[in-house]
Amino acid sequence: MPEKILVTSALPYANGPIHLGHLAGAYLPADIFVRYHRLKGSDIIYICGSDEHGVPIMLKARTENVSPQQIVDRYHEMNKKSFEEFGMSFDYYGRTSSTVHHEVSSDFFRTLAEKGEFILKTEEQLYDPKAKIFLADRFIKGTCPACSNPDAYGDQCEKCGTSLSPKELINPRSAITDAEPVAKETTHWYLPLAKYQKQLEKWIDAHPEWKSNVLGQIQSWFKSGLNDRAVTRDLPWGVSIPEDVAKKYNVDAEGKVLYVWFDAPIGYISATKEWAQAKGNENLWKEYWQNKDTRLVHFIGKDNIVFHCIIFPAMLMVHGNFVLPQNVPANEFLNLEGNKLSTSRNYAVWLNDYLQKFEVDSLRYALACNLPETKDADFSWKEFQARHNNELADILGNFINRTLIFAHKYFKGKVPEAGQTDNLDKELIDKIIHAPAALGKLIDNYQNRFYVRDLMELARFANKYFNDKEPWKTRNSDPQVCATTIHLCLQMIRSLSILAEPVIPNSVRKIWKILNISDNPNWNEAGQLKLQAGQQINQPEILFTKIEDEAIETEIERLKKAQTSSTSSQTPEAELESLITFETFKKLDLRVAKVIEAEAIKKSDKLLKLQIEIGHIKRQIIAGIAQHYQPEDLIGKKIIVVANLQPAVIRGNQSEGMLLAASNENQLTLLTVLEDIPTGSKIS
RNA sequence: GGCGGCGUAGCUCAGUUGGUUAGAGCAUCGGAAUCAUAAUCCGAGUGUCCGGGGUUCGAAUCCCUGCGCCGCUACCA
Repeated sequence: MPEKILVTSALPYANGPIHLGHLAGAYLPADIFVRYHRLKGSDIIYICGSDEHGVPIMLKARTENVSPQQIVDRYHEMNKKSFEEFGMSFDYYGRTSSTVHHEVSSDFFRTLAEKGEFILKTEEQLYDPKAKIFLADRFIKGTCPACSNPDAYGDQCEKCGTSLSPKELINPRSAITDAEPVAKETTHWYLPLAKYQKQLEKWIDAHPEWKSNVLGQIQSWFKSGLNDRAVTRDLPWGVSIPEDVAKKYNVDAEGKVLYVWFDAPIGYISATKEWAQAKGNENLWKEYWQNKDTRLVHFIGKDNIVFHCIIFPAMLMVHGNFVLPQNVPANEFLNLEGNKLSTSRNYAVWLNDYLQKFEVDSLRYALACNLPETKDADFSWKEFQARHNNELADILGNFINRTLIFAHKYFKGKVPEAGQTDNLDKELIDKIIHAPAALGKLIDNYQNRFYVRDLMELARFANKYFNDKEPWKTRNSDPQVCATTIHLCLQMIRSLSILAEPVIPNSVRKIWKILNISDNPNWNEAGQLKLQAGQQINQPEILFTKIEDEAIETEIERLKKAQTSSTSSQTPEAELESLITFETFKKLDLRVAKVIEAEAIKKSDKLLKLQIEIGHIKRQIIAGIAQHYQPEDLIGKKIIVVANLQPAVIRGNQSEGMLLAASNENQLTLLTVLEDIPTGSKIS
């Protein structure tokens, strides 16, 4: 019996569409792996689905004035469809709002509770008396103590990036009702992870073959020691805490749900269960999840490592009835044209948008060539175009085309009979024989870039073979040699088409139709010469038409615009402050000053300590500009300061004044004077 | 600040346990060929392997340190 393989890709969060970063991280690598194993005849299933709970979805629902269910319905359908078009071969694509998932995850919680694995903690949390719910950090709004943004969230100020706790906010208010939150006691279940650290370490130690970026992250967490983690939240959207469990703990379950990180990975299990139901075999899921020998593989992005390598495995261990992952080949991040992706700034290539403009296989191939397998990688449209034109079209496509055209022109569209083989023929045959094992090993080791590289190398060799054999000459001089050449080229096309299925499944099916071969081939048989002489071949079609510069330029322009317009359109506040009198303005003593010394303040990422000169006066000021200016670059610079600001002590440093700078979300630039003027000069 | 990953050709990236002259693709230049989507094939040049120390007969590779990028995490009026 073949080993059972259970593959999952991270459940995409259903509050937005899928972009290239997602595909490169968790989806394409998994799909290549799965398609390969299906061709091998492995007993494999591939499970995914939408992650539909949590605060961001609630917030989005609120800003659009619709229900959370409407939000997740929208993105679940959108992403499911995009994935299908992209050729993601999930056996099942579930969703965590399903009833099965609610049952499975609350059962999971119940089992852990009955085993006494949770601890309870009662703490004060902020509560919205008007909406009668507890408020997650993100649901508290207030004035940011750092930058005075009146709409900072309780976990972070989105304007200045400062991370906050709700208590730090000035004039806190509920994001839902604007009511002033009150502190109220609430009880939550915690998973004491420290208890399982030893067990987890032992398990991880048994997997030295995991990727180094993954192991590094895990070790980092182990080193600092695992903490108790709350598994429940006060939130009206999610999987409710089972009342029977709450009762045993003497806690009111009302308004409490499983924390999204707890229920989301269980989604893998519940989706598998739904898959089994759909297959008409209720218990089939157990053969994977509850079989000690199942090879469970989670494909994720690097942001998810801690959940899939520590927290979820801990949950599975504690539960006791499930297999642990055999590998978690997390990928790093994909950048775009040299910049970080940003969904909020719309700096991304959205899958649904791509699908309307280009071929699926082009993207699959281009991404596969440059997956962030060992470090962050960069996607550029120019490279995408080059991969498509130079490799898919010119090397692979053209080899197929020249062979098929030749066969039609001179062999009546039939596979010619092979005669005696010479050394070069033998070399080609040898490559065909050895390719499946070699390429398969790479996929099995999660080295997809090597796989596609070597695959294209094979097509390169095929072209060289064609060139060196010169069938257009032997056609007259030695027809038998010519027949052998074309015979072997056709065999090569067949092998290539099978070996390329994991990465370019659509194009490959076109080839199978042209060759009149089975659409259910076997990976290992790609190493055999199975085309029969005399077999009729259909008319070829161009598999990959070139992508013109214009199409690419449009996309590049779009991104450039997204990048610049987002900085200018989003940040400058439309609403200006209320009017002041000239007298008020005159109270500000603005001066030109010169930076004499500048140094970073230790243990701070943002602050610089500056010694400045205002005329003959020397002052020290603290400025939160370290992320935008190097201290040494400031020395000698003329800046503008508020000279009569009340002094303050910031992290133990006296600050006597404040420099002026213009800033928005991601930019900051110092104010200065256009022409040189002595320091101390007044600004009015 | 702590921890982890990374830094190699103009660009995108390989370099397995230290071992000849550090590689591939693209781009550039030259040539061959004309079956084919002006496609293919052959040849050529290019490097402070981020900087600085150290271990070693020998370092891109191991150790220390500095710098830079990315992520997690902490601190932060």
